[in-house]
Amino acid sequence: MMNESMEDYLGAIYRLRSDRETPLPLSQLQEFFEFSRVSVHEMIQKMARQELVIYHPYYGVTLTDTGEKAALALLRRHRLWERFLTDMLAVPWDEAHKIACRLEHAASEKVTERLAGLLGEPQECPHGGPIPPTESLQRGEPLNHFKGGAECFILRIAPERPHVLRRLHELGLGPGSKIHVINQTPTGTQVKIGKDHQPIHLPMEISATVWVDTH
Amino acid sequence: MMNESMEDYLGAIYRLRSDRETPLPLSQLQEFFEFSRVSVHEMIQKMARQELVIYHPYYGVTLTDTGEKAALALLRRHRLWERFLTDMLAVPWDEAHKIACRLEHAASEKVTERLAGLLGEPQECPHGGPIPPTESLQRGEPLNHFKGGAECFILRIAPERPHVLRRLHELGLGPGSKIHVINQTPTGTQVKIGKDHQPIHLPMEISATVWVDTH
DNA sequence: TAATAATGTAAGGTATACCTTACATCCATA
DNA sequence: TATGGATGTAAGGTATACCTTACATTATTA
Repeated sequence: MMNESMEDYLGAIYRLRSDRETPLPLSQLQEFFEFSRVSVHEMIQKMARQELVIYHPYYGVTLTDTGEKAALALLRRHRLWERFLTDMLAVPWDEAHKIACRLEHAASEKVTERLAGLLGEPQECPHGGPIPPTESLQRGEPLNHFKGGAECFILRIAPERPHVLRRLHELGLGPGSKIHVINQTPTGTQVKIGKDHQPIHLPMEISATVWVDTH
Repeated sequence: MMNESMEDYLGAIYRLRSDRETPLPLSQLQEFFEFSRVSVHEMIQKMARQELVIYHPYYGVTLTDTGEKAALALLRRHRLWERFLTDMLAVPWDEAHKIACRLEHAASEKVTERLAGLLGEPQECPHGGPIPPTESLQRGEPLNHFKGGAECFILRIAPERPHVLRRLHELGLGPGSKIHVINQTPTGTQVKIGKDHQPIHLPMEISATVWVDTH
């Protein structure tokens, strides 16, 4: 009924959507997976038939209750494995994500819960993302929406894409990093970071995936 | 180049073969996987083309050096995950095997070695099988070949099949268990176990997969 | 409102890994 | 040495998940 491909779609839909109600355009999934429009469309139809998603043609997909539950369980597994990899095996946080993408498909409910116990029921993954079932308590907003004040802190990086992670790593940015926001531009966000006085332009691609808050 | 199916075949060939030289008949693989003759044949041809195995028509397959190396790496991953599951997550040893079958495909060399470190470089899996690269130091022989004396001890169970594990579990047998061998029969082995005075007949299927030694 | 861009979908193709049926070949042994 | 059982293999089929090309429909905007 449910296989790895479908789980990957579920996870992507959950992470890429802006909120619970607004449908996620298929074009976003297409870009995320780098699959063709046709392939994404086929898979979404299939998932709609299985009542994991509701498909609104020309608008996008939303998760059904079943779909959301499955996505949350998946995300929990994913983030617990990330914690295991970083905390117990000292794998760098940007690598842990990729490995967890494979492990998340290969662990039963029981194993997952025992893993959570072993790790001391952690509340956050190494990227700062909440570990479900507490996703609803989510704080912050994407950096490209931040209008609050000049200063904010990175809460988490989502969704995690290899080149975004690499770039953030180069910039020395991660959960907890302080960012001084100068202004929003149509192509991204002007910021100052660390001890640099030179402003840096973070392209939308990055700016939209870094979740920040004022504290 | 190498995917999960092929890894499963490599693992099966490594575990089912009696020794390094004697080819493993394809019928054994067919029976193990419960695949059709044609499917097994196709896959073996493919693996032969990739020089993972040498195929001797009408006799069977042997692993090439490359194939054996890959099989050993796989077995190491498998058994380390088993140890992790039993030692750190308290998963019963007969369940651990099944879960490890999925995890073994999803761990890089690096993660595997860190896992080995975390577990304290264990030398044996929970079933008593040596964790490669020390497989060469393998002791014992299958119970159905045991002619030594009346008494022997279970070293390990190999290859692990669900119903064999279940049956052994029912009998209270595992690595270290003492077995009193009465005699070998064409269909299996007559034994006495535990405090029972009544002899029990272990069918060949089980008798051939339990490795024993006198100490 | 007409043109353009985005999205949907039909048709047909690829690769993987399985299947069945049918027939060919080899090996052991009676 | 003839034969039956085991093994090989050709032909064609299924399902999954991807692909491209081509054309249809809808939404946006100029």
